[in-house]
Amino acid sequence: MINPDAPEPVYVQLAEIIGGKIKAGELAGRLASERALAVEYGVSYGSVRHAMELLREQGLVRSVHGRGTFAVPPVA
Amino acid sequence: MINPDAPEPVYVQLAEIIGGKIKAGELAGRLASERALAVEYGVSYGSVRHAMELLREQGLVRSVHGRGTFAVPPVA
DNA sequence: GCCCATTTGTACGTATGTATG
DNA sequence: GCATACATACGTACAAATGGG
Repeated sequence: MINPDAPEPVYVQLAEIIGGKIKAGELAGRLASERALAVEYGVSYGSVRHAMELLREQGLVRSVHGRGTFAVPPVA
Repeated sequence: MINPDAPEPVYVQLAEIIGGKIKAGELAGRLASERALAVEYGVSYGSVRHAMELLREQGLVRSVHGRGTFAVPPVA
């Protein structure tokens, strides 16, 4: 899924994939841990962190220290 | 200047120091390179990158690929 | 109250890519 | 072509918060 050679940075691609799933309702509740996502998508922990930062800015996820990262349910 | 043991993260401290200098007019034009700043303040390249990201969000600096990072002059 | 596992947060260093001059 | 500088990506280590036993 992730293409390191694409013009779009890895962290942007990852944010789009995960963000798309959340918007499509395919992903809800708690996400896999950041390190687990790194393994799952074959990218580094730092890239996952960067992607999550984008998703937080977009209001699609909320991270809680010590608990995890959660998909924000749609308003309605 | 930077205290790694302070409750405030290193990258926040650095952003405050540099941002404060810009606001005070002590810093203008092109900043030292990110790697030079890392050496100057005794922090890692990543921490400088993170601090710069905060300053860009605050509109205090503007980075140009291949040229450098510049203090944004006050509006008036 | 205390340990322990899990998870996010911070910090570090390095390598490679890309744009500018 | 080369040097400089920002951008991306990787991996690692430790700190801090949470929750369960």
